[in-house]
Amino acid sequence: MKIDPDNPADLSAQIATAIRDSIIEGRLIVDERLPSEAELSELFEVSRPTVREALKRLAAQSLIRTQRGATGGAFVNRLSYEAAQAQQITTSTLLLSMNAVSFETACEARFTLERACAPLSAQRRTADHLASMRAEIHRQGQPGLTDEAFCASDVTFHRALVDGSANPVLRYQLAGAVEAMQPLMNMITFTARDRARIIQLHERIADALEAREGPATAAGLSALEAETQTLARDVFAKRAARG
Amino acid sequence: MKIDPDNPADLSAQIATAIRDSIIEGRLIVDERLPSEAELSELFEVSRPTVREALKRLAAQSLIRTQRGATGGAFVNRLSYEAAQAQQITTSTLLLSMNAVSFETACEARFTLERACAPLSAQRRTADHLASMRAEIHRQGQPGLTDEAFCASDVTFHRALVDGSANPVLRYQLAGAVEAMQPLMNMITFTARDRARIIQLHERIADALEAREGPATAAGLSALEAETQTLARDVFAKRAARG
DNA sequence: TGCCTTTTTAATGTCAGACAATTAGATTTA
DNA sequence: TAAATCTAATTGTCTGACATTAAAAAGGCA
Repeated sequence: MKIDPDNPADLSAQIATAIRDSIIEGRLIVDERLPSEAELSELFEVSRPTVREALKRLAAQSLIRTQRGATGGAFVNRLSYEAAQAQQITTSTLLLSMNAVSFETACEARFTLERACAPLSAQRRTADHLASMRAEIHRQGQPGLTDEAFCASDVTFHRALVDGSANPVLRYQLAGAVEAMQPLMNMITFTARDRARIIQLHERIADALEAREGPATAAGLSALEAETQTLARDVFAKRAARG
Repeated sequence: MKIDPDNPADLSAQIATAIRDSIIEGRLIVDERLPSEAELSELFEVSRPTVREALKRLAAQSLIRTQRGATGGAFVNRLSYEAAQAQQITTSTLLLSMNAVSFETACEARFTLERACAPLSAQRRTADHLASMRAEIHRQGQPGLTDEAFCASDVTFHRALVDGSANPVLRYQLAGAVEAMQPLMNMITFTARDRARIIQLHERIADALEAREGPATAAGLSALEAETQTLARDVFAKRAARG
């Protein structure tokens, strides 16, 4: 493997980088066992706690997993779609919540990406996808639903739409865009009339998908985007007016 | 903050999760200083090395930064677009390289997402974006260019297209899709004729953007996708035939 | 007083050595 | 042969110490 220049900073970060590079460049392959912590500390000429800090950094990125016991150790992880998606969602959520991204920008990005799925989903969606969407639409119409539950159902609806594209890479990429909007959506209070309009648009989208009409699906999404943007503008304007 | 049940596994992971949740849910805000390692070890009733492992996990996700010195400590990081993008690219690259994702699937996802940018880019692209794209097209035509350099230029071209949409969230989301394809593209050898066809399509896309025609841009991307898929199929078929 | 230098101090970074917990494999025993 | 036990390797955690860093406090001097 690699060595470390002794001069600058953060040995554990350097070691983590060296190992990460080995994984990315294929010198360490999936399920291969790394040397034990004791061996690594000899190899890099640092103490075991330092090596451990480096390994924890890699574990935080799901690059390795560790097992205890006689044949244990650190193993190169196969990055699963689930793990990648979870990371993607966390990163996107934090990015949106900590960077004062305008609702408008985030919303535009989300719907732009979803529209991209429309043709594929119209072509490939199964009956299951459609059933999920219809079920969520029904839930959204039930009285007594909290705003948060309404938003959560909205996310599920849109994830079903994305899943319909039957492309796992696309699905992974869009998970962040769809999920990260939820905290922003939760800042909005939906009147009964607002919900009715949204549900109507959801039905329009589901109908288009049922008919396997990509352009109509995209048009429905555009209408929903316009509706959402108007809603958000009103809410924020009122809030600003009240002080 | 939170506490840990003593039973299960990996104290440092539990502590990292507790702190991460505090950040995500807003109990810790940007630039706020966390308690010192000594204080955290008292708070969670663990030793300092364990606390440190937890902090390194968070640092690996750019959630915190640490400073040495008298007023030093761990501070909640503002997740920048750059940092988020870098993570996104690393994750996407690993996902594609370790999961035997078919070229076809990855390519479809990438072009689907890029087509989504087409209308926005056609509307908002500046002269700078167009100039970057023209410059890359010119570079791609130069003789003696290695396949790797050709692919790198291709990535730059497409990033300029995405940047033209002038939506930082979209840009961040697509960085992974565009960059992560590069290792897969590098597996292809491009004949002079292949390159000529790709350059021609790049010109078609740039022309469409110059004329601010969204649909034409999308059509150009679709043609490029078809070309790329055909190329890859041929290369892999030949490789399979040779054994 | 006001500015420069030195000292103090609080924090992270690193180390060494130890013990606990876990688990696979080897050994022993019924 | 099969079950129970022992052994060894490895990660997880703790204690205590020292090194390094950087800001604030203290001191000295014009």
